[in-house]
Amino acid sequence: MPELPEVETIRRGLAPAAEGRTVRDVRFTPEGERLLRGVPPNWFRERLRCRRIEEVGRRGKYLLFRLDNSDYFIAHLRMTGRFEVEDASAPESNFFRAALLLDDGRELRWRDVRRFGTWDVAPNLDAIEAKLGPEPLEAGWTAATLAAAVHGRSAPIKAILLDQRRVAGLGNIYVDEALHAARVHPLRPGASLSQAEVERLHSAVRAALLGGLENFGTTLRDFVNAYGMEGRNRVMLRVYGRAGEPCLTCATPIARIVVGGRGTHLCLNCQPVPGAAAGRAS
DNA sequence: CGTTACCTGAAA
DNA sequence: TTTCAGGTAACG
Repeated sequence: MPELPEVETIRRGLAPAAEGRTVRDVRFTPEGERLLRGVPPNWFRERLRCRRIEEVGRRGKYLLFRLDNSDYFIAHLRMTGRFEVEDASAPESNFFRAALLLDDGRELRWRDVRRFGTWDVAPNLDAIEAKLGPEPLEAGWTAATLAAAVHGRSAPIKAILLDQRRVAGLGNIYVDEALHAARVHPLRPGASLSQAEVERLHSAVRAALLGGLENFGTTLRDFVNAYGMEGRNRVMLRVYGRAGEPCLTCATPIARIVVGGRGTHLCLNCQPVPGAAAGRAS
């Protein structure tokens, strides 16, 4: 479900409701305990109970709640996770799995149809940092950073962009959109991209993410923000989910292929197939 | 490096 | 009935 713009949209909604609040308790439904991946619910509960939430942050697609003892509560929504602020007296919706009870009578409620999401508590962010590359919207992520990430790689450029260790926060939608905007075929080997293509792709990735943020995320089926509101970036999508519809640039029908096991949307005219690509970095 | 599993519901 | 889903980890 959520990629960087969606997770950041949720973070922006959660922060004002959560920062400065103290966690009174944590509760789980029986299925909700699976969030913890084997960690005993009581252990987890004691790590959070009576802790004040100092700051709600984000790294890649992780939500990071810094606590007043400097521990972090770390959540990942995976495919269908939701995090919403609700009054404790509000009825629980379908697929409710767990909640943090706050000291103002509100709750941070977690819903997750497919139950892939994860919750964790850790004394620092070392484990998170170890599996994440740079933040693509920070100034440190430049065309040179991207050039280094593709250097010598035979993997498809789409797989490289989806690899969170190369760059953090991209997912299937924004990668397809960025590759189309940059006119790069998703199956192009990383090392085959020219300098100009790397520069276009770098700009396109940032533009796609910034656009998603401006529109409060992309809702295809599940995504809502911390208050249940859908994002409105879907109408901006130029390839994702548009298979068979005309390319908005050249009217060629948008194609759907599979890359790395993921549905992939592209324009075969705007994004020439690998064999026909010009430019080669050896 | 590519493929599969993890889950469940919605849509085709 | 079958296919598909915005993510990741664990396979071979």
